[in-house]
Formats: sequence, C-alpha cells, structure tokens
Amino acid sequence: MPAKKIDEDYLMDRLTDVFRLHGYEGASLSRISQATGLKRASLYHRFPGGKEEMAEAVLKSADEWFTSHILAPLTGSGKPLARIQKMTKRLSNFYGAGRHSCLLDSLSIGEEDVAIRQHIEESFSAWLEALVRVALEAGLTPVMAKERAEEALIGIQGALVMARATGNTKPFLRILKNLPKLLTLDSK
Amino acid sequence: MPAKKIDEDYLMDRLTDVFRLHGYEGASLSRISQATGLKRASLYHRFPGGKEEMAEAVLKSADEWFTSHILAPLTGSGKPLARIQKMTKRLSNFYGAGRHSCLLDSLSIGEEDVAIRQHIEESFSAWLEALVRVALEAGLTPVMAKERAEEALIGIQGALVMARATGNTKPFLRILKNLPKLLTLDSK
DNA sequence: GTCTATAGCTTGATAGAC
DNA sequence: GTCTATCAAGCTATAGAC
Repeated sequence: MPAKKIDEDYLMDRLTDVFRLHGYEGASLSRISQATGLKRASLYHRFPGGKEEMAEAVLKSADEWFTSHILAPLTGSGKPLARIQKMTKRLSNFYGAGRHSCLLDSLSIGEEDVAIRQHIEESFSAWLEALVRVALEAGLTPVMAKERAEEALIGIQGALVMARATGNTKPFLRILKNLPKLLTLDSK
Repeated sequence: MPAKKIDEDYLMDRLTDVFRLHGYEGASLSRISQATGLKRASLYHRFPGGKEEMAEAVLKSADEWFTSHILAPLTGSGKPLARIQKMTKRLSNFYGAGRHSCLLDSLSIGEEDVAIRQHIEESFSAWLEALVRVALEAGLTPVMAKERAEEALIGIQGALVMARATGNTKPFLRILKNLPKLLTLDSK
C-alpha cells in the first residue's frame, strides 16, 4: 500500500516549529525529518530548493496566517481600541502566551541569505505599518503613531526574548495588556 | 621561530563576535578559526572542552565586562538619574549604537545545553536586579521598580531585535534615551 | 602554543525503487 | 508521494610534529 501524503498544513506547522525553535542553522534536515515524519528525500520532493525553500515557505505561510488572523482585525470595522484588544488576544494565542519564540527573531540570527533577510524585513514592516495605521485612526499624530507602533513591536519582541531567556512569561502578558493604551492614548 | 600566542583579550573578542552574530549552532569551528586566526587544534588547546567551553568562556567574559562597565555605575555614588544616564551611554557603546545583537539573545535560540541556558538566565537576572535596585533608590515602589526594570530590559532587547531584522537602529537609541525617565519617574 | 594531518560523524542533497 | 541507499562536503574533535 502506498504511503499516505502528509497533510500540508500539518507539515508547515511542524516545519515552522523547528525553524522557530532552532533558527536556520539549527534546523537540520534530521530535526526537520523527525519533526515532520518525512524522510529527507520526501522533503526534497516537496521543496526542491532544499532548506532555503523550506525556510521561505515557512515565512510565507506564517505571513499569510499572521496577516489574515492578527493584522486583519486591526484594519476592520469597530472602534480602534476594540480592534487592538482583539489583536492582543490573538497575539497571546499566536505566541503561546509567551512560551514561543518569534519566527522572525529566530530566523534573523546569522542569516546570510538575502531573500530570507528581505522577507523578514518586509514582514516586520507590514506589521509596523498596520500598527501605525490603527494608532492614527485612534487619533494620534503621525509622529506619535509611528513611535508608539515601534514601541509596541519592540515590547512584544523584547518580552519574547526575555521569556525565552528566563522562562518568565508574565512580562509578555503585561506588555500585551498595555498595548491598547499604548496605541490609543496620546500621553503615557 | 615559534608562533606567538594570540592575545587572550583579542581572542575572546573575536570569539564573542562569532557567537553573537551566528548563535551557537551557526558558530562553526571554521568560522571561529577564521575569525580568531587560530587553527582548530589551537582552539582545542585553549578550550579542551571544545565549542561548549568556548561558549561558556564567552558568556563569562561578557558577564565580567558587563558587570564592571555597565552595572557597576548603577550601584556607585551620585544621583540615580545621573548613574542611569551613564549606563545608557555605555550601553549604546556596548551594542554598537544598536548595530550589534545581544549575546544572550543569540545564544538562547535553540540552546539545549543546560549549563549555557542557566548561565544566560543568571546573567539576565543579575541585569534585572541591578535595574530594580537603582529604580528603588530613585524612589519607586517595589512593585513599580520591578515592572519598570523589566520594561527597560524588554525595551533594549526588543529594539535590538528590531534593529537586526530591519536595519533601523533609531528606535534603539530612543529607548536608551528614555531609560532614565522610565526608571526614575513614578508615572509615565 | 601553534601547526598539519586525520578520524568519524553529521550535514545538505540526489538517484532510483516502489 | 514516500522510501532506502548513497554521495561529497562540512562538522567536532584528536594525535603528534615543531
């Protein structure tokens, strides 16, 4: 009997886990093979471009999920404050309440591949722009909106680094809780 | 003529660069050899425990430098505000005005070695405690001091991640500039 | 203390059977 | 679409000369 095709969603999830946890260089084909249940040759059948193509596919799928599930609510209808609160809830879920690393962070360490570097930069910028937009809608000045959006992103990334380094996820949850205020009020 | 001994300070600096830039798995002996000018066998003469010992030595030397040059001014004499300002200046220099990654961040990705994980956690905690102490001296309540210290650390780490991912170091410099206020004022 | 040379294992990648 | 078998190149680590 022929071996069943491994579901693509499942495959991408496991692939994402490995890159998120180990970074590009640490994501060896052995680890990927073990995590996905696919042997090396099967991985190359799915991704002829090898590891580099896998990393780009992971970035692309994460991008799509993030855009539709996290950023979409930001540009939807309703009050800016309510939209931001919705985002923070989904963000908490996305990052496992602070227990998961950010893929963009993990993949940006020691990366020499230009395409991947650029993809990371673009994903970061798209996220930032979405935050700026909602802050503007909330009534902040352009200068303040940009500053607060940067601060929001920095807070999230920094708190995830701290959680990974110390195991303490509370600061991450607090940062999320304060995001609505940060992105809507014009004074701290 | 016998080959001259490579200066230890120089060796540790180059070694630190490699681990900071590539993380543990990306710091191959080839890269280390090229960066330090020492061949594989010479590296094992200096570090019989191999790569793991190199990483621990790098963490130890970074710790010592950080404690004496960055954290020491925090516990010295003078007003808390002035001490914090001194720290921010040295922090900016330490991180190349935002162009360098944090060693603790780079080494915490995908690390399975317990000793290294623990070292990272302790370094993080020591840094945090120093920040809490100076915030307390500045008159903040214990609860606020801890919160602000965490926020300071998160800001620094997050801004460094952002700088690495996007190439934009301005947010990092702004975060540093706002540290004195963050750690001394009891309202934002 | 540094080097050349080498060992054995793991890596990313490919060929070809089913 | 998945697999086993295989490859060359890279990896960490060691032995021994100078």
